[in-house]
Amino acid sequence: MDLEAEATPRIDDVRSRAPMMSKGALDYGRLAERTGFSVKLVWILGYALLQRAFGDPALTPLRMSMLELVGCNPGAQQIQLGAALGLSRSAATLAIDFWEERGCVERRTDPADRRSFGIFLTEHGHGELTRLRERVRQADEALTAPLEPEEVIELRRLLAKIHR
Amino acid sequence: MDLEAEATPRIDDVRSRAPMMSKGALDYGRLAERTGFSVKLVWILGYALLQRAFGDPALTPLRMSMLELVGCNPGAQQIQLGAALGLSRSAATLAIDFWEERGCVERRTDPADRRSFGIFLTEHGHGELTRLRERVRQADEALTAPLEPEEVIELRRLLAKIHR
DNA sequence: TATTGTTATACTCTATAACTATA
DNA sequence: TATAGTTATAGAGTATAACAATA
Repeated sequence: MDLEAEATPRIDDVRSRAPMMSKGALDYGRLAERTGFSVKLVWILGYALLQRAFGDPALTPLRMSMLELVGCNPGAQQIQLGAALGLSRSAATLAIDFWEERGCVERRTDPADRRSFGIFLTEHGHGELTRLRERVRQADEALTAPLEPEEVIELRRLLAKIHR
Repeated sequence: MDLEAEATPRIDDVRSRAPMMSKGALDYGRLAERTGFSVKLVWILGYALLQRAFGDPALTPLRMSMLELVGCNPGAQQIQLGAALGLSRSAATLAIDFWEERGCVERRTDPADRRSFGIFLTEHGHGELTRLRERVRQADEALTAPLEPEEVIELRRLLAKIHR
């Protein structure tokens, strides 16, 4: 298994992770006409590119999203962080645990409300976030590499128009 | 829990399933600039719309995709069907089991190679596929409802340019 | 009583590997 | 030996519910 991070992941390296409708011997029928199916295929490729860029199977897109959120929202409660990613409280707990075990975030008790913590990046966490952000940027660039620059902008606009 | 299928699912019915970057109190940082993150959010909405359109939690997008594939490729082997959806052999077995238990597909032994089956839709399966295809179409329409018709075409073109 | 977070538990989905039967 | 399919098993990830501490 290749645990080394690729400096520049390429979409062709991960094509095997998602089926390709054009290459297969099978007829995809109505699936080929569904936006949702295409979205799923692109998501699979994006996930695979991110995993390869990180070079660590434990470093999932969800966990990276949590680290980014903590970095941009120092002192936020777990429940807020989880909600922003569509997670249950217990799932948020585990995501924070993951980064705490790695020394990237810390829970600071809030004197005003001792039921909850504020979550903060450690110094090490700041460094990791900076390093991983670059990997994420590379993976995202690889995902949209088949598109012209103005097409990337248009794709993002259209996706955002759906999820807002 | 609402197990009844919605005749016309709407995206606003499932917004709670995916976080909304514009509404939240939190800063999404670089996440907001990543195509992959937007793809994920749209996929969550698409999944939720499909589940709601089906009205049956067991009827996952993957299982529906398998039924569509069987319908469009009568006699295909399990291994081919699985590969077309990026599944392992065991996962393909379970997906076919699901539809066989519901009386929608049947395994017919291939006289030429008795190691494998051809998978076929039953008469009941044909009816189910026709019925469910309409639900899928409605859910997909709901997902792209925020877009103009020409924008839907452009979105599909851009996604297909990535996954081919 | 309600809320934040943790823990216990169960469930789903998946892949790997061992197995059966064919080739 | 290799291949199609099945089964057993383990792992990851999730949610729900019960719990402890605090409000």
